[in-house]
Amino acid sequence: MNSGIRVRFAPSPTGYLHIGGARTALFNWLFARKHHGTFILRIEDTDRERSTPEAVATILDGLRWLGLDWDEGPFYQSERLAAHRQLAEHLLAAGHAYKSYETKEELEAMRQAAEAAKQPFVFRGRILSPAEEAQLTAQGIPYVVRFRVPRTDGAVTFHDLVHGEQTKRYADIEDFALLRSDGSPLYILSNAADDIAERVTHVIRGQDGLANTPKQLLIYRALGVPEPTFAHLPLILDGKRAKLSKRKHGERATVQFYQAQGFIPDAFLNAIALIGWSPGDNREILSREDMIAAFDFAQVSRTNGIFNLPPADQPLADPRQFTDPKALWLNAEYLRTLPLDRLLPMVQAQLETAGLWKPAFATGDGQAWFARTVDVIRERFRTLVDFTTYGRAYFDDTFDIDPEAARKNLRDPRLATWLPELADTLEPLPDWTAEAVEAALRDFAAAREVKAGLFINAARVALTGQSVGPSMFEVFVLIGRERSCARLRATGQRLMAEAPASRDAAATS
RNA sequence: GCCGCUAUGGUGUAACCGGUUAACACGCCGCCCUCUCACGGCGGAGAGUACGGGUUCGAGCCCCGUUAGCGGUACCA
Repeated sequence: MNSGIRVRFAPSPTGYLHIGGARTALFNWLFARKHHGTFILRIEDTDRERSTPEAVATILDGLRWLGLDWDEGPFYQSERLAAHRQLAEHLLAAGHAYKSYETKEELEAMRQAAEAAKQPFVFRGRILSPAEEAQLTAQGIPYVVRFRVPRTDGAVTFHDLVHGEQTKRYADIEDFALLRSDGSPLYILSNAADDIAERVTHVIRGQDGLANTPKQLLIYRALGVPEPTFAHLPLILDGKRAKLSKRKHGERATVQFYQAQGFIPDAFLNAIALIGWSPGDNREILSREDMIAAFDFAQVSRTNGIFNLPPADQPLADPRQFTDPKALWLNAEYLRTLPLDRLLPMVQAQLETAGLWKPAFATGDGQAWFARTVDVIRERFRTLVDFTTYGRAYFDDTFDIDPEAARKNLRDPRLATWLPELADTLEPLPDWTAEAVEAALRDFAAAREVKAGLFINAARVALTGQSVGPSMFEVFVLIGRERSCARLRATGQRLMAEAPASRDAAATS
């Protein structure tokens, strides 16, 4: 049952999908889904220099990753220029527009004069007779087609779903250009024309479009076509309340960055949904279905929202704090709570990208092992990429020992001989279970009159390269008998190889 | 220059469209759990609402001014 509601997301292809754009797409999508409407994708690609196929593909890929499926489109604005010009001709013929022959220099001089007089500059061009127009055109004087704002007292009034009632007097609206002197249409016209062609019922866009809405409504009314309802969304700014941009913030302002960094799409949507909207009941974790059910313009804020990025010009104090803290927390929440059968394919894709995936993880016992391992280690991770970095040791033999971890837990010189001995003790265990390994390790420690913690923490570094992780006896099981013992021996040998140099140095001094 | 919007704990937001304990989450602190680090459980600190006026019995919420931020104002999109 289609409600007749039609909304659209209409990005310009700039080379990346902006976080703010993704948020606008999301609110359009939520509104369409909540009200059983139609979500239209339109690419506003009239800036032909910037609108490369790669730039378009980036937007489409970003929307697909987010799972924001469109029902119609993508439509390309550049394919409709003739229709836009036709609309302008229609407005000309009906007297709602005129040819304006003023030059840019003349306009600039007027603007500066008004500024000097501290007056607003509201351009009103001379409206010529057809004979005058013909004469100037015959002389080859270029002209712009401008909308003829009514000269009467009056105002454009409309109700914005977020900002409420808006009024702008005709006297405060300049005669704005519809067509450039080369005949190409301007954004104001193209944007409205496509909304009309697509029979858009609700224009849901960023707040930067609010001030231009009275002009667009004048076009609708001059054409005598149905007007959409407007909802203007708060912008997304950085922690210093400056605009988010790739130029200023780098990749962190782009949706692709979060995909590459191992964000879960639902978590990312949840994070950006809460920028400028709240469900009304203090909930922070919302599934798509939750958001669809709860979405309401009454809870969309007029306040510009903040996506808190670390300063771009300084190295990160903590590499794990690479973006908005709340977004990171949400992604970690999703990692911990997502049903395993949804998480496993995501981890597999990440391991494949990192070159760590092995077919054995997908067959027989390996499948069960893979699921178990992911389930145990996910609790300490914030992104999917963490499985390939902090969790690398579980999936591959090539992993780095964290220098800090080694400094902290491999200091005792006796470990050089004890770790291989521990391997000798564990390797013949009849059963390789957490309980069996624990019992054997504690006996091993007791026999040497040291605390078990010494071996537990050393083994953690030897087996995983990290000083932190799941319970160590579970780790022994996950890494397996063969790999555990090999890594204990390798670490012992490494310590042995390092120790003689230290003693020689001590003897010299 | 002119017009519009915004300003609430360290961070992000909320607060019956004025009612008399300013809420939630993250982060922070303490305890429990604990082989490490997490997760989880229990508890705690922290804003009196940018600044200055006004209206009102009563204002975070209404009005005025200031400061700051954002947006619009182009033959930009």
